[in-house]
Amino acid sequence: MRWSNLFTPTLREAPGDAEAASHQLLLRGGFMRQLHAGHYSMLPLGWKVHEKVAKIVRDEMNAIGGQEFLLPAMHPKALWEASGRWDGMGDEMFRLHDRSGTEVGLGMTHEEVFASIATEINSYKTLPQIWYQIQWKFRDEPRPKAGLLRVREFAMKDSYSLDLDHAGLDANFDKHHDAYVRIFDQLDLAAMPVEASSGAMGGAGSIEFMVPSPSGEDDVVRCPDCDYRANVERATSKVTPITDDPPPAEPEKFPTPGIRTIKALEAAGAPATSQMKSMIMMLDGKVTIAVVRGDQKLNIQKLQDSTGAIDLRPATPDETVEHLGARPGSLGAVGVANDIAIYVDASLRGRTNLTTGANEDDFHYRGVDIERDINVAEYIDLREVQAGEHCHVCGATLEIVRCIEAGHIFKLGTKYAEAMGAQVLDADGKMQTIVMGSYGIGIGRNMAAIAETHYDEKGLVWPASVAPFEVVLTVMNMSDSDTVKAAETLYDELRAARIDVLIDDRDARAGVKFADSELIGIPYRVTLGPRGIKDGLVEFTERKTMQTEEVALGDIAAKVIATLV
RNA sequence: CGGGAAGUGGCCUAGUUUGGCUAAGGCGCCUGCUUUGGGAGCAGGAGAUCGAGAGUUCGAAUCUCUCCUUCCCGACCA
Repeated sequence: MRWSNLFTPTLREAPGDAEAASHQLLLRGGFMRQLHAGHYSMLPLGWKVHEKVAKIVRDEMNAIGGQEFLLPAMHPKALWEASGRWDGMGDEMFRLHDRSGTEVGLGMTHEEVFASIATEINSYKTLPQIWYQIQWKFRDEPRPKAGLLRVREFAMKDSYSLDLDHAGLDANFDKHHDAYVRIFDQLDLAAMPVEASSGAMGGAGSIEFMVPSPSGEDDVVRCPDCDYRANVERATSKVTPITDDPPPAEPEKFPTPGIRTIKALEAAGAPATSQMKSMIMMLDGKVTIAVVRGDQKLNIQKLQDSTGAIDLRPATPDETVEHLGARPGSLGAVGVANDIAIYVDASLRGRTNLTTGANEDDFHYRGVDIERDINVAEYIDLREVQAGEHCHVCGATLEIVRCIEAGHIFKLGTKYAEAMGAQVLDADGKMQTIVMGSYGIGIGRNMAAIAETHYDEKGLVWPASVAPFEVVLTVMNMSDSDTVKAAETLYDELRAARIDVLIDDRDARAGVKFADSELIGIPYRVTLGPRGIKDGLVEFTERKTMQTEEVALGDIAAKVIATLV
């Protein structure tokens, strides 16, 4: 490619509404432009990187036996009703009507479509299968974010495994796990596999691949000593047992005028570890109380996962008053009517002598014995792990790392196959429902994750595997015919060797050419100028280290090829 | 959807508090000359209904109202 013919509008300054590093640099380098919130146009340079990422993913999917498909983005309503997700996906699904008034949805993922195709498999002999595509997903995200990190329209590699049984699923899951490790290795992303919540996908188990980055949106609990890693939506930690003093015969109500917070109550003599924090939640329209220890935080995803609720939100102050008779700050679960489910964090099991709100403004109870005084529906893991707690595996002090979710693999089980009627006859002639797995990598998000972790004060520093070009030939003076001739010869040689080479043949000053090539992050640069050409020398610079060495003009082609191939 | 911030040529900003002449500067862009190893210099030039609409006023980028859009923090996800 000739830079004189390349459309890559670079900017000296980042547009004001870009904050994340990847967002700023991808805009400044002319890789992309925003059309509106959550929708980006890929410019030639951005598309090149995108497609290089996609190729790495595609090659690894093919390597584990994946077969590539291309499915429609627009789906009939009936298909999603069959799986129960037409309603389950809520506002996140884009929906529209065709001219006859028929409702359709834009695909957020393709379990339903692939499962419906899988109905054409009739024999166990056809299994296992791995099917995949790299295709556009649409999600009406409530809040698109940080450029390409979270958008409403994006290319995803989604693959699906089809097996006769769970052992087969496990094997395909592991294959994907290994393929993902190889993909992230080639993308030069330090992605760590972590235990994850399955969320709206359903299913038995899932692992997320998480790239540490301050621009991420997920918190991962990481043990520094063993290999325990889990999303906070799922992570657990060791709880230091607390022995309570024996409780009084019954809870004692006492006045707490003006006390509305755990902290204030602590100042009034009740340690946070002996308080119950009661949160009133609406689960699919039903009032529910979730209780954690005073010093702990409720993780809503955990509540959702363990109750199976679809629509889950904190109750409004009005709802709280209506159902419990008091406002937030004086709420508790003691003596609450039977029709309100009370879920209590497992770490509170067996505790006695606790303090909690009395459901009467300005009053609390103390001396509460959970088993005795509260009608607990279920003890479940509800609390969010905090940094400094201890690993439940090895006891080391846990840390919390902010991460970008680069990939997610799920063991789906039979949910979608069952909904679509994807069944096969097994070796015994019995009908079996196909067992599925589903595996996703967002291409654009990975591109952003690479940018987010590969830059310096001069600009981007792409790994050669995904760089828009592998090497740039920077011609210092376009009016010096010897220099131009040497550059053109080298350009032809490198192209013949299938190197992705860019020649900067613009009639611009050296400083501009250097700055641009550094901004767009081409991993290697050959600098050709009259000064060196005179002595038969050129310069070879590595973007990452900015180290330069002089190389004889006659050797440079071989040097570049050896470095890149 | 709740909370916060902001919309002025392609990009970054000033001007808005206290309404007042042709909306200013830098970068980028075009033409010419000059220059050619780190975003050059000189001269000339193009480019803006100041997010949109309504209102107040002799007069609105500036004040009022409504709406739209974007960004950031929370509830969702690759």
